[in-house]
Amino acid sequence: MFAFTILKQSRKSRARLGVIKTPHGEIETPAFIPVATRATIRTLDSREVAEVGSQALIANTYHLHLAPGEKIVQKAGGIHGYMHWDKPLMTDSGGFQVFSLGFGKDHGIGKILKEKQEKSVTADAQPVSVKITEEGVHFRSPIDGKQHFLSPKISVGIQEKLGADIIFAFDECPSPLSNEEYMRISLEKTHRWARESLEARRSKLQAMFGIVQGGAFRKLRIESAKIIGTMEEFEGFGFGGEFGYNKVQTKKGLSEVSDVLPPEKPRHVLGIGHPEDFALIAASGGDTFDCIAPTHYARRGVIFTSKGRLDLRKPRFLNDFKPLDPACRCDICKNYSRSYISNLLRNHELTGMKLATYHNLYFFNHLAAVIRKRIKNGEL
RNA sequence: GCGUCGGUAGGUAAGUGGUUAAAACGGCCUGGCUGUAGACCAGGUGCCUUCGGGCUUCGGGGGUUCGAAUCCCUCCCGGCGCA
Repeated sequence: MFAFTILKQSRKSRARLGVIKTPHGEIETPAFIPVATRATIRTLDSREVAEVGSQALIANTYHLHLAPGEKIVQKAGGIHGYMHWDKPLMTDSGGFQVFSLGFGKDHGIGKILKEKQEKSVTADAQPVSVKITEEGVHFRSPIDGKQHFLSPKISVGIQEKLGADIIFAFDECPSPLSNEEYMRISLEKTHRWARESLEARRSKLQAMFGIVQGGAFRKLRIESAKIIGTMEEFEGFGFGGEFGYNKVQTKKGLSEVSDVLPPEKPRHVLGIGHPEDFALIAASGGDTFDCIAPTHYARRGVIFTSKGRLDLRKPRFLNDFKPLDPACRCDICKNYSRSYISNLLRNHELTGMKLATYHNLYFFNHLAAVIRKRIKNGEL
């Protein structure tokens, strides 16, 4: 069954060292959770994903519903059996796709803005390819135009068939461009959907996390944390949406939510986690967090190292025979040069993407281990 | 040697008498990417510029025409066919 144990609460910050127990093993926290949207870390097989130190993965309800469909995954023994991964798994509810395929696509933005921008999504606005109603969300696939509907009940039903250890309530991830009125209305919906998600649950074998929203509107976010935090059936919580357009605001926003939520339950920060965010997330009370950065960037030739990013597409790396990160102990850094991997990537060789993904994931997982050590040592 | 098809940006090429030559793809360059719209996206890519614009280019040369990358002649180069 599910349990969360706090081994040590930092006296310096909100950081805590912990262990999440699931039917598929334990997660030492704070932990980085790689994103396996379609039940795969692209370019790696499950053995390699474990090799680089991944403790758990997060897959996606929307994508697996579209293909191959939850029934097929269920027949294969759930995501665990289907992808041959025997460690803990989470599934995101599809709430992020409400944004990414909706306003995110329409406005060509991600959920985190770089600069403060004028709020341009007003209360009555609807995205082009997504229709958000009180009951749920109608998606229109940009690929074949097919309609797909997700509601709390449907999302939870799918997630139960997919069989992850931790599932998420269906929410609306609002655009960072939403004005306050939009956000208020969206929040009410997300809160109601949180209750409906709990009601839709037919088994407690899987833990369910409720998602706090509110965007960069401090009062709304704190209010959301209060409401979601008092829904006792949630075994943990997700921090959704954006927290502001810079690191200071993000840290403040995360901390304020942590302070409201019940301290004994785990907190997952959804979709934030560049290397420079790790300490900030932990210090703000985050226990787990996922981010596409290591895998997504790897395929585009961007390598994360202890000294920052390298863009291996740049031709200067063809004459650089050092390892990706001289301080890294992963198999890639032991055996291959920047030049080699750069040349593979520049020529679109799949192996280049694979080696980059392997290293990046190792680097992210290792960085989380360093964070745990720092909490243990009383440094964070 | 004869015949034939071709020669346009660093590549593959579209354009076959009349807007401003250069579509499209690829290459290259520069950016971007945080609960994955993907192995993606955006911009740039003849020269000069005082950022107003100016100049040069369709293998070379000549011609026809008001006007030629486009038609004609000739030379050069390449593919293919026949000797």
